[in-house]
Amino acid sequence: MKILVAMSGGVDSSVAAALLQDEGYEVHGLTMCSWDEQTKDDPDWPQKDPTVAQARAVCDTLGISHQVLDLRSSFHERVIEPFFLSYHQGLTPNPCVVCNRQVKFGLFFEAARKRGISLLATGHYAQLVPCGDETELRRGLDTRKDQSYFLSRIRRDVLPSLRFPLGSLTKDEVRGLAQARGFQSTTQKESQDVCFIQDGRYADLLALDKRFQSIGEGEIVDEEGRVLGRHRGFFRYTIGQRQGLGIGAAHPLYVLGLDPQANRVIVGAKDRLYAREMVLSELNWIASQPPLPGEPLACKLRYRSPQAQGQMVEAHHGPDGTTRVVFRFDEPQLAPTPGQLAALYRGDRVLGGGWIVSGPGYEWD
RNA sequence: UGGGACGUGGCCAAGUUGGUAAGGCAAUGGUUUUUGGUACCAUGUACCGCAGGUUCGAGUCCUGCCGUCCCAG
Repeated sequence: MKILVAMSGGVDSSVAAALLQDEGYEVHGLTMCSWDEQTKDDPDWPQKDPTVAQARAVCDTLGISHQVLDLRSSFHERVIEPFFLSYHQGLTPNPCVVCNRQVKFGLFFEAARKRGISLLATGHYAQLVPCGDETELRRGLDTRKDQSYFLSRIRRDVLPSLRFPLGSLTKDEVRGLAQARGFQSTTQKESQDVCFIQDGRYADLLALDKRFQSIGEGEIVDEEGRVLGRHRGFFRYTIGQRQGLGIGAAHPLYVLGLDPQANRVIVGAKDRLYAREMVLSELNWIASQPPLPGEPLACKLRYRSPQAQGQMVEAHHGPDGTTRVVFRFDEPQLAPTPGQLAALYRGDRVLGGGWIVSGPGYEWD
């Protein structure tokens, strides 16, 4: 049986490919060449890209085929441009989540189909469990490494065609397998932060865009409007942020909100960051049966933060299959941030994920 | 300029009955990490407003000056 593996050249995808091969699959490697400010205009870049070269080397070692998918323009259109727009509106985007839905489990899946391959695998730490006539997405066994949060917005209909060979392994086990197979990449650094941001701050990338160049300094104010200091552009800050404000005070100050229109950053004490409820939009359900309001659920507000218990108190299901909900936490949570992802779980099972619309202090009545 | 208070590293701020100066915030570096952020760890500069004096020794006592603030007016 044929299966396409998204190869990054790193440890995880390499081991994933090897494991599938052991299982008897006919493995085909595919690596995407994604957008980069420096190389976006080089027509030959896909052949020079060191990431691609590394992936190819792994495939050669395994004796499997390897192809490159030049997704530079579509990656820019589907991931980077929305990323820019989001920051421009004073939101804090999560490009990796968008990429997973749009690219890794969108364009990659189409690429597989075009090649006559119906299965797609990646090196994600998450588990897929057939259950009746649907496939459940569950947390990875290695709770320290579980990446199901990032997958909560992929399309439900692709789940049956996916395989996550690393879902039931720990990172240490994967490292061991990589070493045993002679994948030298163990010495390399793991997947970087946002792949299209070389080694700096995201704000430096934004600052290259003319839409952000017109945004200069602005005021840092408290909740009463008192000016406490100045900042270098609201898009450089996010809710919950403490570092970088440059204001000496009796107690640490955190960003409570952003005002793009006035180019102002609102700050205050940490206790002002807690929210008892939040509003989620465009909720994407992985589960065929969305949970009902009042059902006890777990929620992750960010990749590495413990799950928070709570429940939906109101849900509006739209015709497009997405939902807008009000979610109430059992205990107030720190800094739900507009633009960020909230993933909902029932136990280890991912039910879906939606974008956070409301900020700290939101109270629904 | 009649009465009162204060002036300590970028900011806030401790400093016993005088023995060469806490802490917090900010900043910087690091750890963690497929988003942003958080958290955690580690760092630094003080002629203690200025000038004199008392003392073996003063941020800590005395005098003068400068500056800020408050109350009176």
